[in-house]
Order: sequence, then structure tokens, then C-alpha cells
Amino acid sequence: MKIGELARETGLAPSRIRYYESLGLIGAVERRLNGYRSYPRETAQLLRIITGTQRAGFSLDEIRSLLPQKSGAGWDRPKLLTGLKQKLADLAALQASLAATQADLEFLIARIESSPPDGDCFDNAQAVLDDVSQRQPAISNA
Amino acid sequence: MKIGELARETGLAPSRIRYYESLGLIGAVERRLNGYRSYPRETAQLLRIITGTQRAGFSLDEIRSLLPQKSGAGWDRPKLLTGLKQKLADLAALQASLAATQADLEFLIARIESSPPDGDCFDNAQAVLDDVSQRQPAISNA
DNA sequence: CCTAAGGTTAAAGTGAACTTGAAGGTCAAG
DNA sequence: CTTGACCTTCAAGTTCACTTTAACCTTAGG
Repeated sequence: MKIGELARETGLAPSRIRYYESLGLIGAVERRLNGYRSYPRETAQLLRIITGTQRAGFSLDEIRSLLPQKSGAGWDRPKLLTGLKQKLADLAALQASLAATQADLEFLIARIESSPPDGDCFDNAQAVLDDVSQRQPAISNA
Repeated sequence: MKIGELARETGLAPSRIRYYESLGLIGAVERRLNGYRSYPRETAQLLRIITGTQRAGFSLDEIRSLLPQKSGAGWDRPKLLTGLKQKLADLAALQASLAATQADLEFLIARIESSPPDGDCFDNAQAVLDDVSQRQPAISNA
């Protein structure tokens, strides 16, 4: 699989894929005789995992630390497990924070929908904002 | 409340708070006679909402479009509601994607923990990676 | 053979989100 | 009345995550 095909399959720009490789996120890529990169099928999944983890709030540096290098000398299993479990905890925290944000949004929407249909001016806006502000901490901030 | 106190309370740098103001995220801030900014108590909550929404994957530009400007001429209620509901949908999608990532991680951890304690070398790593790659799409990519 | 589409590298450019620096004003304590 | 902590503005600097550009090579098709 050439880089263009992989790009089409994942929706990522070829430049982005090469960039990830340059950061060590993809490991060593096989080359054809002409110098073209040749990817195994799994790379698409790997890229999806990378972008997904990214959207979950992890930096590319953090992601690299999680991904085992195919080309590496070997794994440090305990270290890897610790890292993975840490990320799992992070993920849970992020999800909680997301849920809180979602609750905030839902509350805000309900408040607006149930407010008097005629009075849509400044005071109303202020009241809604105040209501939202009054709610519990909701979001745990790093 | 002066900017330093607000900074301490929220854990944000004063420069960051001024930056948000410059982007129109905080609206008009009251000033004392000496020119110092003076914040009402709610601002801390507002900042927490901003950072939380940010962590949920929204840009400051998007966040501004969601936040009503206290100083603005008025609200466009239908437009606001549409925007909020769109964000809610986005949030749900992001949560689903997070859950999938979490499932991936849990699967990976289980796989590593149950693998032969002696064979912790390259082949093992490759097998784990392949297993993970084989799982369902898991992450919906933008 | 020529062309168009796609591949290669290295280096420079971009946009978002901040931070830092310079140069200065304010204020309470000693 | 000076010192230190805090405030002000504005411009410039930084980091991250890419993209774009330039110069060049490869391959398939008419």
C-alpha cells in the first residue's frame, strides 16, 4: 500500500502521515526499490488509533510513549502496563469532565427553551448566564 | 476581584485571562479608577466552563460563538439554540469515540497481562499490536 | 517520447494558543 | 520615600501540529 492509498483510506494528508513517521509514531516503514513507502494494512488502524487518542486530548509525544516501536529492541512490559493504566485513568477523568460539560450544555438549552418567548433581550441573557454560573463546579480543571 | 486573585482561584495565568478577554471570550471587564481590572465572582465559573469546553475539543473561536456577550446588543435565540444543540451532538460523538479508545486500551491491557510471563519479546509485541489492529473501527475519525 | 499523477527530501511557512519581555504606573509596608 | 508585589499595554517569542514549497525522481498511459 502506497502513501496515497493509505491517505485516502484514513482521510489524512500524506504529509501528515510522513510527519507522524518523522516523529517516530509509525516506526520504520518498508520501502520499495524506487524508494516509495510501502505500508502493511494495519497501518490504517494504527493511524485511526492515533487520531482518536489525539482527539481524546493526548499530545503526539504522549501517544508515542504509549505506542510500542516495532523496530525497538524490546518491550518493558511493566513500564508499558503502568503507562497504559495511567492513560486509562486520564481517559476516565476526561470523560467525567466531558459529561459535566454536556450536563452544563443541556441545562443551558433547557433554560433557554423554557424562558419567556417574548423577553429575549439582555436581562434574559444575563439570567441564563448566572444560572449556569451557579451550578456545581462541573468541570475539574487541570 | 483583581486579576491575580482570579488567576489563583482558577489556576490560569493572568496573561491567559487577559488573552481570553482580548479574544472577546470574557466581554467587557470593569475597571477600577487606577485602571486595574475588577472581576465579579462568576468570572471564575465562566473560566472553568471555557477551559472545560476547550478540553472537550472546541477551539476558542467556537467557544466564543457559544458564549453570549454580556455587552452585545442582544441574543439571537434560535441561532444560539441551534449552535448549542450542535455542540451537544459533537460532544456525544466525542464521548463515543473516547469510550471506544478506552475499550481499546482495556483490551490491550488485558491482552498483555494474560500473555506468557516469559515471552516478553518482540514477537509478543507484534501479536498484541496485531490484535488491537484487528478490532472494529472503534474510532470515528473526523 | 511526453505528460500527468504521484512519490521523495529538506526546509520554510502557518495558525492556534499562549507566554514573555520591555517599559511603565499603583499601592501597602517599613 | 523607597522597596516589592502587583497592575497596565503592546509587541514579540514559543510550542505544537501540521502544510506548503521547491527541486527532483518514477511510473502508467496516449
